[in-house]
Amino acid sequence: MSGSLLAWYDRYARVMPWRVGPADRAAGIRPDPYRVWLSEVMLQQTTVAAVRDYFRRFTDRWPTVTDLAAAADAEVMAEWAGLGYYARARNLLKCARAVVADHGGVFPATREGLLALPGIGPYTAAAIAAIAHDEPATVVDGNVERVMARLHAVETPLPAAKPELVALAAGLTPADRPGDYAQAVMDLGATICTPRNPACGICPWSAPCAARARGIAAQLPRKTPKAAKPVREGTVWVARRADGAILLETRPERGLLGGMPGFPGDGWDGAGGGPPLAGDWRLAGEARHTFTHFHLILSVMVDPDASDAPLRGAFVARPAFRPADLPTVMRKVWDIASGTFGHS
DNA sequence: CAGCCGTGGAT
DNA sequence: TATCCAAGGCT
Repeated sequence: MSGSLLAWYDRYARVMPWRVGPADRAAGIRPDPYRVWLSEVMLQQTTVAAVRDYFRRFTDRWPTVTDLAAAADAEVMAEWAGLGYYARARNLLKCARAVVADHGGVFPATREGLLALPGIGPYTAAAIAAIAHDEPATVVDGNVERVMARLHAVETPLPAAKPELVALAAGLTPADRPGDYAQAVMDLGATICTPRNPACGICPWSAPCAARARGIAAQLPRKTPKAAKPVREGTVWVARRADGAILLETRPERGLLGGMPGFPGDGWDGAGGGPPLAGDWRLAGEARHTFTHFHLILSVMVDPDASDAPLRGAFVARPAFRPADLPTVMRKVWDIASGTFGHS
C-alpha cells in the first residue's frame, strides 16, 4: 500500500522551506528537528501558504532552538502577529526554553519525550518523530483523517470517528521511510484527496479506495454540524498623545489574543473596563472581524490629542509602535483610527 | 469532552 | 455575503 504512495511522493512532493531536497534525502540527511518542530507548530490549523514567510522570518532571526529560547517574549509575539492562535507562540517559547533547560538544547527523539513538551500534542509529536527521526510513528491530522475515511469508507461522522481513523492509519504506517510516508499522506490529502472535488482520477490510491468504488468519496468524512457563530459588539479606544505616542495594553496571558498587544476595550472579550483615560472621544468608525467562534463588531473611538495619564495600558512612542506587531483585528482598528488622524 | 482559540483563501 | 476549511492543543 505505501509503495504506490511513496512512488507518487518521490515524483510530486511539494517543495517547502522546511523540507530537505531529494538529493540530501537520498544521501541519508535528516531534516533539522528544530525546523521540523517550528514548521509543524506553525502548520497547526494553518495553511502552507500562510506559514511560508513566517517560517523564513523565524529561522532567519532565530536559526537554532537555543537562539529562540533566548529571545524576549514580546519579540516572538510580534514576529508571530497575524498568524493566529497565539497560544502556539506562547507555548513555542516555553517549549524552546524547556528543550534548552531540560534537554541540553536537543529535541527528544521519541514520541513520548516530545509529547511532554508544551504545545506538542499527539499529531506534532508523531510528525517530528517520523519526519526528523524516521520513527514509525502514526501521524494523524485532518488530511489523514479524510484519506482514511475515504480509503475505508468510514461513514461515522467526525469527531466520533477519530479513534477508528487513527487505528486504520496505524495499520498502514510502514516501517520503511515512515517520515516520507507521513508527509506523502498529508500531501495527498492537500493536493488530490481534497475536501471537495477530490481528483480520484490521478490518485495513487484510487484502486484500493472503498469510497471511490461506492461513488461517495466527496461526501466523506461526514461531520456533525457545528453551531452558528453569535455576534458580539463592543468598543475600543485608540488614544494618541501630542508627541504621537499610542496607547496600548498587553492582553492577559490566557484567553483571546492572549499575550498580544491591543487597544483597550470595554469587555467585548470578557475583560472589563471603560475608556482608558478621560479624553475627548469621538467615533472613528466600525471594525468587523470574525474569530473562530464569534463575529465581532467594534466601535472604534479615537482621541487624537490625549493628555491625561492612562488608567490602563501604556503609551508607546510612535517609532516603536508597529501596526504589523498587532493581531489582525487590532490592525483593522488601527487602520480605521489612523485614517481619521491623517486629516484631523 | 466539548468549548475555546485566528486568520485568510476558496467556493 | 456566508460558510467552510487548514499539517491541533489545551482545559
